[in-house]
Amino acid sequence: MSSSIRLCEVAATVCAKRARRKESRPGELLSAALELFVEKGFAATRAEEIAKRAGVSKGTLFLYFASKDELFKAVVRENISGRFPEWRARLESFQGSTDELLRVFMTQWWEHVGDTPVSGITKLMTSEAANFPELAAFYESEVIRPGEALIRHILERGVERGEFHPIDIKYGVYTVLAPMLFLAMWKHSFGTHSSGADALVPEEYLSVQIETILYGLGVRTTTPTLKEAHP
Amino acid sequence: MSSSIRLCEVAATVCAKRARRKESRPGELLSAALELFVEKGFAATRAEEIAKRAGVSKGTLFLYFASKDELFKAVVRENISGRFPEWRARLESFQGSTDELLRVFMTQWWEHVGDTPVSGITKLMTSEAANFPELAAFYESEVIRPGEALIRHILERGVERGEFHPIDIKYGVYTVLAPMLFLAMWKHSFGTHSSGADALVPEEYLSVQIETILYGLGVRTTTPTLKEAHP
DNA sequence: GTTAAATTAATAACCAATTAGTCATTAATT
DNA sequence: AATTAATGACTAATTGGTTATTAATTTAAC
Repeated sequence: MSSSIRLCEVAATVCAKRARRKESRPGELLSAALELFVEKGFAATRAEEIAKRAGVSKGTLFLYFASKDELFKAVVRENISGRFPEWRARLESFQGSTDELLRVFMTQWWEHVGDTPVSGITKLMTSEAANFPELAAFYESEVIRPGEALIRHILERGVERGEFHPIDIKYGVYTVLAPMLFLAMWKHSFGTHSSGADALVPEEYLSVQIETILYGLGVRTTTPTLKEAHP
Repeated sequence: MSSSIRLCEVAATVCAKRARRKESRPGELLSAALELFVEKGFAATRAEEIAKRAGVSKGTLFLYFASKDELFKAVVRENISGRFPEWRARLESFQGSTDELLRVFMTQWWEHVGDTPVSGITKLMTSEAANFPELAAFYESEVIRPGEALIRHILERGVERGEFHPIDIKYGVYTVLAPMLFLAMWKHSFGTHSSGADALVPEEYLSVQIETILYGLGVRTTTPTLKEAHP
């Protein structure tokens, strides 16, 4: 390092190397942890590296979070679980047709989750669930089940209002979930480097999937060819 | 261990602990490696554990495979790449309609890959691609591209024969690939423990997906509701 | 306003455990 | 006796978590 002088809380304020900033540390550690967990996965991310990126020593990290596991849970709560109440509220107050609701839901998921680092958590957890059973159980109850409930809510709304066929909700949920999970996985694995003419464009892929699902649900407002669902 | 006596090549033959069996070692190591890579992933699998499961010492493992990377590549060649020629041949000699070909393809994939430990390789590689770029490149050229070519072949056949709409092949490929990859991922992550009434039944999920895809492709022989595609 | 004592945020050296890969030695087999 | 398959002790590097020590702040005293 060329200099040990850093900018601190207030822009242009110079801080000592051992500045005491109890308030801002947790947030900075959480950000650094999200970044690194997404880049390298849970097991492969070193506690010391998270600390370094947050500008503190490893000891300080364990001062604010009891263990690597607890740090991860905090990242999930901060970025996913904690936002479910708002998402659910927005869903329940939606006024339009249910096919439009499904479009909005999946598009918004892409904009606010899929296309942000947060989708890395989805990928990471799916990847490492088998190696970290306790974290997997936590994630299943705090994220997967509430998430499935959101999708189920949409499908039931559509069926109740006579907009969708009276489908088997269970497979309906997976049919909606699968393209989203696939996209998150793909983006953070092989999607990273491949970027030719044959590379997958998420927005287009998603839009094709949405219209295909809706067509299968009995909604006949658009043509669901695999070519171009949106004109 | 209660005894150091083991059964060897010929059933009921008792072997010395340091038996020399140059011919059968590679195959046994490959089997053990497949099992463990699938159980725990690439990074988390210890070379010594593979050796132990194959009934040899760690030194012996590195006698037959230059490194953990090479061992993994050998596992992929043995179980996937090496089988592509046969799969492609079967595909090209298929005589029936193309919608039936797609059904056969996806069903056979489930029976011979998805529902076997081999799907664990698919999951593992998607999970760890970012951490092992060289292995990812290997897998991409030896598995992903040939696999996509197989799917493309089917779709082009359907379009050429006038059985499918003249779709955008690129998204057609992903639309077929996504449900298969999702199933492999799910099965080896959260699908492992969840087993209630709401658990995903792969065969049913896949059959719903197949009919939905075909419906989107313009095939009108079955009703593509999400409920029950097969009677 | 100044200074000294008390408090606590932050650090870095340390520990115990782990592991890919090596190599001198051992023992089947020829 | 010569060959070579198999071994296991060893190395060098790594890492989650701990703790004694250091230094920034706060409080209290004057």
